[in-house]
Amino acid sequence: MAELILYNTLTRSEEPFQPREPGKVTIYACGLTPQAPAHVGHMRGVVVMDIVQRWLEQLGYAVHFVQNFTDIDDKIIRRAQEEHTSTAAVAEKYSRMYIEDAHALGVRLPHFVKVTENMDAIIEMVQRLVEDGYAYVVDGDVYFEVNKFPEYGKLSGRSVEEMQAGARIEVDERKRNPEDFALWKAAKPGEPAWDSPWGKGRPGWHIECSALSLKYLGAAFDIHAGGMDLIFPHHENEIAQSEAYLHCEQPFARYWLHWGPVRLRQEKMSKSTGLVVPIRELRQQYEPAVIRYFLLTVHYRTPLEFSYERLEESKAALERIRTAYQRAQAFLRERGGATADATVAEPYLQQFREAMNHDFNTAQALAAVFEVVRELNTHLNTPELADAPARLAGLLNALQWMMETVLGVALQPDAPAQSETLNQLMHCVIAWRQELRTRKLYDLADRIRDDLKAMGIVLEDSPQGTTWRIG
RNA sequence: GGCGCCGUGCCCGAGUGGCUAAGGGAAAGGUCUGCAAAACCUUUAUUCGUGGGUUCGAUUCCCACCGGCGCCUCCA
Repeated sequence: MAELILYNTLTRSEEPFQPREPGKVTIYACGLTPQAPAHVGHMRGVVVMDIVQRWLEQLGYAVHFVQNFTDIDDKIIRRAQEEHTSTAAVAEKYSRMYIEDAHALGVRLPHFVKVTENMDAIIEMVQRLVEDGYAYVVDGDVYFEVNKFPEYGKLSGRSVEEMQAGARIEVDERKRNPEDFALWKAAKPGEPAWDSPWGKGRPGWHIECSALSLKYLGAAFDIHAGGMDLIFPHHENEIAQSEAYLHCEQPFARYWLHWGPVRLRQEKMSKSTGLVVPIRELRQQYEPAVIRYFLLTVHYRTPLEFSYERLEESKAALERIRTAYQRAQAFLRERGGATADATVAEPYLQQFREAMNHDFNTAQALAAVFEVVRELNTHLNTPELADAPARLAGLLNALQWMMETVLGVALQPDAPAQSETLNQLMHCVIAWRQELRTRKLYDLADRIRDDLKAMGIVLEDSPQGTTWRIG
C-alpha cells in the first residue's frame, strides 16, 4: 500500500494515514437535514467523499462509510407545518431527492443512517453523560457542561475564555455556562416527541452524530468528515460529548477531514443568504460528468467559487479528454484491439498516484490526465508510432482508470449507447463518404458530415482516415 | 472584537527553501487539411499582494501592512 498523506484538522497538519485496523477504513460524514433541495455546496461534500472512498479502495482498503440524515429538527418541523404534512414525510421526500442527485453524479452511496431509527442509542448516550456528571437536566432539557471537558476547543482552536470574550450567544438563564449545549430538548406542544428518562422530547443537533458514529463504527474510528462550517460548534461538541462518554480513554475519531465551501459571488453558498444553486437546476444545464469535473478542479479544502464561466471551462476541458479517448478507441476498434502495454503510461500513472496520495489532490492529478491525453493524441497523429497499438491501449486504459475508476467522471457522454450495429453502420457511412471525397463530390460529403453533426455525431478527417465520435 | 484561511500569468488553478513555477480555459501565430473539425508545435509570470527580516539562497519560513474569505448563531 502506498503512503497516503492526509490533512488532519485536529492537528492542523498533514499526517501519514494509518487506519485503526490494517486493511480497513471506517468513515463517518455528517449528512444533511433533509428539508430543502440540495445545492452545489452539498454536492461538493458528496463528491469529495466519493473520491476519498474510491481512492482508499484503490489503495486496497475495505471501506465502511456511514452518513446520517438528521430527519428530525426545528427546520423539518417548520417545513412540515408549511407543507401541511408530517416531519417524516418531509424528511423522506428530501432524502430521496438527495440520494437521487448524488446517484446522478456518479456517487457510490454510503451506508445511510437516520436519527429517528436510532433513538435508543442516542438516549443511552445522553443518559450516561448525565450519570457520569458531564451533563445536567433542567426542565426536561439536558445540557452538556462544557467546563467538565478540559479539552473543549481543541479542534477549532479556541478556548472557552475567548468565546466568552466575544460572546454573541444569547444567554439562557437555565444554563450553567453560555457555551453549554443541548443534548436533549423537551418537547413543545404539537411537536413530534420520543419518551426519555427526562420526559418527552427529541435529541439536540450534536448528539446524533456522536451516537450514530459510535454505534456503527465504534470508538476511535478512522475519518470523521464534514464541511468546514461544521468545525465549530458541531464537531467541537461531538468531540466533547463523545470523549466524555468514552471516559477520555480513547479518541473519538482519528482524523478530521473538512472540505471547503462553495461560494457564489464572493459569499458562501447557503440557504440562509439565499445564494444557492440547487443541484436539480444545474443538472438541467450540465451533464453530471461536467459538474463533477468542475468540483474536482480545485483541491477539496480550498473554497470554490461557483460560476457558469468555470463550468464552461470544465466542459471544454472534459471535451478535450473525451475526444482523445474516443479517437483512440476508434483507432483500436479499426485494428481489432490490442494487448495493452503500460510502459508509456507508467510515469503518468505514477504522477497521478502521487497527487492522489497527497491529501487527495485532484487538481494536481488532472495534470497527469492531460499528459496522457497529449501522449495519446501525439501517438494518434504519428503514423509510425500508431503502429504500436499496444502502447495506445495502455494509455487508453490509464486514462479510463484515472477518469472513470478513480475520479468517477464518465468518458462517454450521456448519449445513445454505442451499439455494435451503430459501429458497423458508421463504418459503412464513412466508407461511402470517402468514395464521394475521392470523386471530389465535396458538396455531398459535407452534407453527410453536417447531417450527422446535427444528430450529435462528429466526423473528423485526418491523414490516417476518418474517425467519428459522439459529442 | 476573537480564532483561522487565502492573495501565483488575460482568467481558473497546482506547487516547491535552490532544478524549465504543473495543468486547464482563452487569445495569437504556425503545421496538417478540398473545406471544416480535431490534434500537435510556438507565444502570453526574470516572476508568485506590498514592505521588511531569517538564510549562501524565499514565491515557499518569520513579522508588519493592504486586500478577500470562513467560523464565532442554523449551515455541507
